[in-house]
Amino acid sequence: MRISKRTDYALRALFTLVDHYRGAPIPIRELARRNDVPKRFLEQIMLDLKAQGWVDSTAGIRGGYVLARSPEKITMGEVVRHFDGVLAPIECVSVTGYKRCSQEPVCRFRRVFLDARNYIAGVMDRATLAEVAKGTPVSKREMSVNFIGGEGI
Amino acid sequence: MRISKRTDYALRALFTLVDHYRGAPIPIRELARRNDVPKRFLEQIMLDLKAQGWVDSTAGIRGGYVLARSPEKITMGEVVRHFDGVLAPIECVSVTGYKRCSQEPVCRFRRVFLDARNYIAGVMDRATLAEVAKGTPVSKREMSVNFIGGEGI
DNA sequence: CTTAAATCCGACTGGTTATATCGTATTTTG
DNA sequence: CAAAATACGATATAACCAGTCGGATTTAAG
Repeated sequence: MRISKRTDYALRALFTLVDHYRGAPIPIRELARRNDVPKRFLEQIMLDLKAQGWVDSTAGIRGGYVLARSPEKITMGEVVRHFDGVLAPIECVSVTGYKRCSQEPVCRFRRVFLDARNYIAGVMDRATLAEVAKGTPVSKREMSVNFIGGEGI
Repeated sequence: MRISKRTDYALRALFTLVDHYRGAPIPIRELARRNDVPKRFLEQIMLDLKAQGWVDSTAGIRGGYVLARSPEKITMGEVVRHFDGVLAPIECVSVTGYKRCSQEPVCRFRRVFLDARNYIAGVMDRATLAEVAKGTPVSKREMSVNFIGGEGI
């Protein structure tokens, strides 16, 4: 039920790059510092993002990373799916990670997970880096509002 | 982003018990067979469910497990949260597993995960065993409908 | 042409979690 | 007393996660 640190860190770095889209390359050192991510770990992640074609790099002094595509062309869904494999809470309602379950013909709770999956997929696949970057951070006030009624999560 | 097998197996067993609510106890052997779950593993899980007060057991021959509470009084949210700790996709939007993140004041993608969390929590906490048990399995037809448009998950 | 600073690449580690399995003790009913 | 169930604790093991490290290569500036 949780995304990996890799995904978290990848998103942090990507949004920094969005803010500097078409600017000079930003070195890992800087990406790590600004986003509070271990530098050597981020190194791995950036390499991965590059292999996916989401970022480009230039080596050497004055080098660093830039976004390779327009921020409208990358979604959070793609990023999460790449690092964590699937978005679905359970394999039997996943497309990319579908695995048949012997109980499918009789399982009733599967419907609930399918509902969750569909919502998550919708939200994540509509969330382009461009759109999300335009938004504002969640305020403390908003958080308390959300959590009152306190189902807890 | 995924629930554990424990949760999956626990739910399978619970729904079987719902179907036999107020009937004779059902032994693990039978619960395991019907739900296609490893018996020795299910043993552990049932013990855990008992400790939570969701099921009761009677030992000895003719023994087994029964639901301890009315199926309206147990939600899928409770079960998932118990076994997997949290429902939230990331700690910074979790109540039960909240951990402050240094980027909160500036993070923009947090809002997306908060949205997902709120939906998941809503769905899961409204899903009582009684309600869900009344429903029907997801048909193949429904699945294809859902997956056309094919964001994949 | 040297050097500083960056990316690139692959290996490695240490810890945790997921998914069980096993042996045996205890309880209950016929 | 025997059969069949739960109860309990230990063990296994494989995968995965988060992070570190050493060193090779590339580039720009002086």
